[in-house]
Amino acid sequence: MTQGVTRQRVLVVDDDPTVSEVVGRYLEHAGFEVAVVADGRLALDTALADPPDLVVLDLMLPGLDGLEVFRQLRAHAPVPVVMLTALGDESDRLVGLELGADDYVTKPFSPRELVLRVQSVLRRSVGPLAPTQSTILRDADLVVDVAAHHVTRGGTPLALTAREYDLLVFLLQNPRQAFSREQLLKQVWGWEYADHSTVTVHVRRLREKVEPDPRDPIRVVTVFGVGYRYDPAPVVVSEEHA
Amino acid sequence: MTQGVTRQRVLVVDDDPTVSEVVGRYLEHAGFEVAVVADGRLALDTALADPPDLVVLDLMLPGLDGLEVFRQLRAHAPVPVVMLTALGDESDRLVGLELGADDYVTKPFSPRELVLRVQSVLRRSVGPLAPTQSTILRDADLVVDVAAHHVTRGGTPLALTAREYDLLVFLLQNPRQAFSREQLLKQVWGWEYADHSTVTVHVRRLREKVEPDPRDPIRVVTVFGVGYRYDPAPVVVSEEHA
DNA sequence: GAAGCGATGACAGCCCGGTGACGTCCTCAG
DNA sequence: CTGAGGACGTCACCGGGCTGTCATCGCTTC
Repeated sequence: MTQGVTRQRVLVVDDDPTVSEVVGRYLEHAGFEVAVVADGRLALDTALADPPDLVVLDLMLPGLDGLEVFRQLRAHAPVPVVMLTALGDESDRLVGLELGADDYVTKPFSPRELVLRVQSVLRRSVGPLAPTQSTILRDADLVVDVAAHHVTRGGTPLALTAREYDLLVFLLQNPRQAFSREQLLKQVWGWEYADHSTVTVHVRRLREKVEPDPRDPIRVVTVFGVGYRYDPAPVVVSEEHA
Repeated sequence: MTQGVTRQRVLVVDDDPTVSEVVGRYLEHAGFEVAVVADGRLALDTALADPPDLVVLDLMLPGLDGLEVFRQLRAHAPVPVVMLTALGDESDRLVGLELGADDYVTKPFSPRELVLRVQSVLRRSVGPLAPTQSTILRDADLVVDVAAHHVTRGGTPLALTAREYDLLVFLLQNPRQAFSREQLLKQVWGWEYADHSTVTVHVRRLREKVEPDPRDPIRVVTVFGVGYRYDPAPVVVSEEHA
């Protein structure tokens, strides 16, 4: 299906020709480039010489033990592994998972299921560090992960209370705009009329955690006679350091 | 029970009135709109005339064979199917999975388990959060084998109850995201409205088994004023030992 | 320099989450 | 069929931190 880009390569390690033939056919049909080896030693050589994108590994191998193959494989390359185990062989399976196998299939298995597992593992390993990036607000060293409700400054977590967090997020989402206390009460607190000092105090507490120097705020700035405004750090043009 | 969104609809196909009545009751209690038919032909007509969100299909049917019903169903609409199979009937099960069934439950089964499977399949297929349906979830020394319903921590098995397990799996599938108690009740319990303390207590019990120090949780973290969040262990950037 | 506005420190009420315990339902063994 | 054990949901209670308010002080602005 996805031509143009090089197809993903799968190494199948199994000594039973019947199994490897069927599995290979299914995987190829699913668009993978498949190599098959029947021996543990050979599997290691092949995989280390030119690491595939994923290894399907039978744990019951002649000669070199499947678990040992797995161990050495992982010691040299972080290649995803799907194990094939006998139905009753719980111990091997557990050891494999503990060692970091990504999935397993018990024999007898349906080839289709194996393909699904392989695809699932590959899909997963592509971007574990790429969650939803749209939920991140950022200003200089200040990072707000909206989905996680988590704030860090210079990498270290900030313990903001719920209100402080709401206030910060609102201001970050509307930078460079001055808001009156009434507006903030309305937008952040959802109140129609209330004591203005509430806002004042919360701004102070927020500053204590967010400002480099709370006595001289540069982010949450006071607009005298009006209210408050968030000033993002100026974008540094990297060339001009003369 | 009057929510803005229409409830999800499940069609139960089983010729045994005892089974369908119990199953129907449980599903309704879980917030589904349930229709029951006892006959394969009728099931097809009903499902094709007005496709439900999911079909619970007994493979042992009088008249039209369950597998045949499944085949024709899938030929016309991509509706998720959970199969009911006899315990020993491995061949049917395999064929069903081969054809693309989403899950199966073997008789005799607990209605509760069936409901969980149904919710799981629906969550997987249409859920706002599309969890990667991997069978292995992992965070540091914590390994969850979803297929086997088996959890280990540092290699030793953990005795989690069903709810604890569901909760853990959901959180693991959606790490770094804060969920309110309402959301968790909806996603994990399948309830629309219920006592929030239910979540609180289950979180506590889960922590006792999953946290290194339950008094100071580092995995299932409380987000004050919001809810809970799963924090995976920080990814250790392995040094490229070239 | 005066007036007004914002910053500060302190405090009391209260909301929220944690805890222990209990009753019910389900499951399973005998 | 029955009794024991466990899982689950609910509740009352507690402790702590969050929150809103106020009086006072300091600073901005004209």
